[in-house]
Amino acid sequence: MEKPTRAEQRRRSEEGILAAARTLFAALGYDRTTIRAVAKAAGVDAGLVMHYFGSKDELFARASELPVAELPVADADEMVEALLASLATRLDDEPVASLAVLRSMLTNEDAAARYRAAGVEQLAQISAAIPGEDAELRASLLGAIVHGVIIERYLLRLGRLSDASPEQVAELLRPVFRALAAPAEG
Amino acid sequence: MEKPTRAEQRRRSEEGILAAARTLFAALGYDRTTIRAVAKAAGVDAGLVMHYFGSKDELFARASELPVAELPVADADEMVEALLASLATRLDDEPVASLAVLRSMLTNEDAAARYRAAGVEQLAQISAAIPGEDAELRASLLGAIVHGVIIERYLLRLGRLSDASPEQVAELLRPVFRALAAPAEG
DNA sequence: GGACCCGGTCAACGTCCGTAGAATGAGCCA
DNA sequence: TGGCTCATTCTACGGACGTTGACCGGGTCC
Repeated sequence: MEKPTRAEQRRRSEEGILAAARTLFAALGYDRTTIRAVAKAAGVDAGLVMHYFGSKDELFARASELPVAELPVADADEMVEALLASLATRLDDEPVASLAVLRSMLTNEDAAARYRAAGVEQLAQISAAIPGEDAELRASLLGAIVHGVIIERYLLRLGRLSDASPEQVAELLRPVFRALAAPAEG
Repeated sequence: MEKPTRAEQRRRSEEGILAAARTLFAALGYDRTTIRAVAKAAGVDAGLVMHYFGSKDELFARASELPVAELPVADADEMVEALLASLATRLDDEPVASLAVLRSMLTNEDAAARYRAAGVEQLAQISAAIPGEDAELRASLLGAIVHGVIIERYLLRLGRLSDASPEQVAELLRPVFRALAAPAEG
């Protein structure tokens, strides 16, 4: 048993708290997740969470930081493929971080605002890659579909989407995305 | 000023409470909506809400009863049109009831269960109308898209979807829905 | 080795919640 | 009119929450 240095110990505690927070925020959403529950799950005292993160809001902010996936800005076809690949990844890859934000933003205005900031950027990338004057609206629809699929699969769990393979879903969505990425006829 | 009969007064109070509850549940979700706030919005005492509805859960159940939209079971094309019409209606028609459920079901397990019960029925209608062996999965995707669009428009409010006309959205989604309602090639 | 720093705990606060139950007072029926 | 019913209010309880500040004890540095 080597004893960890103090700084190391602190890092471990912070990490543990963040991991517990992510899990709970994803499972319960912002409101139902309590600092006390996070602390218990991380095996520390609730006061420590406050000590490190200052407030519940701050903790949520830190726990739900997610890297903005960079979509290669290219032509419509490549963008569709990139979007499908990104969706497939999010569908089987550990979706905890996405879920924490998605679930919370629907009831917490701060979460919504933070997500919106990241979302508009990605939306701009998408709409830049597709032609047509209503490109922005069609990009929004693409985003809405991605969100809808994730929400349906993990949060609502209504139909077969919950146990379909990501590849199968991507396969079915390819013509859909292509239809939206193509300019309107006429 | 004629004075209302006692039964009439009661009916008005219940109605007012339910209306206030619907509005607040839609705006805030289940957790952030308090019985006290509902009572204040309805201009009555919190105790009265309990007296009439028994519990917050019961109140939510009553406030979020929504009629199951009957989709005419027909061929794929008609189903697509019915789905588009239903979506357009939900997009500009008062979306309060839908939002109360959608927003709450993501954090409240009871709401989720109740919605699921209604949802599987509708999903079955959809998948019955479209051919192919993966009809159920494609029906799920159709449902996911509908939810995604509503959530994006009213809850996330990310992109252009918030101010697009329901007709325009329906127009853009028609080829999408058709692509999903058609059987997979091969 | 002694002073300091800091990770961590503990107990407490003020608030707000869902809920219960007693009290009030006006409408209804004999 | 008198008694009953019932819509409505008031007050209070117990619990959970976010947050605070005092406190403890072992690393860390001179």
